[in-house]
Amino acid sequence: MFTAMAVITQPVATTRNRILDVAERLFVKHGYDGTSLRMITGEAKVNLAAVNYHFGGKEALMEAVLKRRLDWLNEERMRVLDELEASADGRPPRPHKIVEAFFGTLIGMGSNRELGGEVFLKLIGRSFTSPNGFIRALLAEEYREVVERYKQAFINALPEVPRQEVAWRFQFMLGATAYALAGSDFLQVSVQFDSDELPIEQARRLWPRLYSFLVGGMRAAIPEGDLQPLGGFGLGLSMADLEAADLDDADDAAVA
Amino acid sequence: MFTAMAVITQPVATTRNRILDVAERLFVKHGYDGTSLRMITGEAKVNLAAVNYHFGGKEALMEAVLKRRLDWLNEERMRVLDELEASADGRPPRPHKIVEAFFGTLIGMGSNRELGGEVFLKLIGRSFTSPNGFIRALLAEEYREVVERYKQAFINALPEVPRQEVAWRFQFMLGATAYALAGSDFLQVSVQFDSDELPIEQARRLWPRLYSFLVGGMRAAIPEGDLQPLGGFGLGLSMADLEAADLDDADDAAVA
DNA sequence: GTCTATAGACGGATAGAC
DNA sequence: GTCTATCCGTCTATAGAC
Repeated sequence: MFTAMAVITQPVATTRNRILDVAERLFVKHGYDGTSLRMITGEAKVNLAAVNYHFGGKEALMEAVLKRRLDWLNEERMRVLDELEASADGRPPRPHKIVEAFFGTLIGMGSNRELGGEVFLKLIGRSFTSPNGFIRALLAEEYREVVERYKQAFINALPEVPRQEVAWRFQFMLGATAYALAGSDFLQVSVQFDSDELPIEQARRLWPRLYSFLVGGMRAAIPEGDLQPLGGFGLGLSMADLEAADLDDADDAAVA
Repeated sequence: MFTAMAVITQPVATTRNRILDVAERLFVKHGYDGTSLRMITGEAKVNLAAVNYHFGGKEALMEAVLKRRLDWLNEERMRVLDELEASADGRPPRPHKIVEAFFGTLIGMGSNRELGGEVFLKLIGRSFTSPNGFIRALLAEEYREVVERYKQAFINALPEVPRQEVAWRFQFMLGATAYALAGSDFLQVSVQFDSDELPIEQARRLWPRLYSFLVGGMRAAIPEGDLQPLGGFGLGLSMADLEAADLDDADDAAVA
């Protein structure tokens, strides 16, 4: 179905690459601020000064860690959408195929060590909400083109959904995905990845469920404009707000 | 419809409370690791030693910041679900009402200064994926009861959805919500909160859209078991490579 | 490219006066 | 409860030998 696959270059275990690999893992485990260069160089068995020699500093190292994966990911996403649109001769691709192209490409990386595997998935899942401005700025820049293109594809595929709503839903899809990847533990009483389970098995369990949730959300009924959260806006301040909070049913979501 | 509202106590500007307020804001802005006690006590105009006197240390301060809001939130969620179930005399409440009870209660806090407003929403949105184990452990403990109860409510409300799938979807809903609240900037080309806009106006724009997305995802078609991401599991790799896939280190998080 | 050594700033925590 | 002063560890970054 999809023919050409972007070439994956076999990495060499140079000092530079060893630093990148260890940094990626430790940035996930302890966060950017919680990881020192000494932790990285110690575990990678390279000299402390090597980070500054090869990358120029800690921030530049983080940039290199992220770009190594994101350049590949977003080029692949562009390529997959190209193929999807080419194979549909003129008609817009179906929404669930676009979801698959954008998020499936990411999840697929989780099963592949050369592409960062589940370590990278956790890193990207957490980076969007990093308190460090330079990380968010880098992601904004790296994602700008591909998000704009996919957003347009969704708009074409969902003529009945207002443009603005598509953008919101894209954001919600990204959030649901990022959190699933970032791997919060607190729900794991029920949704538990067996820690001895291979990453490929984890992806196999996650992907169909996430996919169906995203497609369901993307196709949901258009929201009413004046729906209020429980207790109203300004919770606890006015009883008048409470009266309006009780709205009724949306219809059932479509299935395909 | 909903009668009693939990009482909101007017906070006094004691040293202790000033520390909590400033710490909440700075932990959001710079993250836990990126915020020093000197930054907090400086801005709160209290002595550096006051944090250790009143809370015992930095970690204990973070715990106090989170508990101040979460105790109220999760008690309110319990109360709202009580009322919802009482008003349905015997039948399970409809799924969208449960979504409203759980997530609407949270969003409502964003419009209320006394409850932390949008600052707390950002804090909680980011805390679930904190690299600091003690923060995730605290959240797991604070959410355990209320998540268990709401999960059961969803299971009762959605007899056609297998129990296990309900847990996954709960996790996805939490993710979509947390990210929307954490306020990643990178999609803001299209989904933009005017920074001069009042928090209450931001909530008014977010909530109906998030609500409809969550309900749509919750009611989606049941996923197929063998769906594969684009490129399959093990994107671009041979089977031999896949079998070599490795496991990551044991997590240092203590989950009760 | 790799290494040692160190500069120079900042971190959390605490002892003890008031 | 509040304050000053300080301990002691860690941080990033760099100078300079090899």
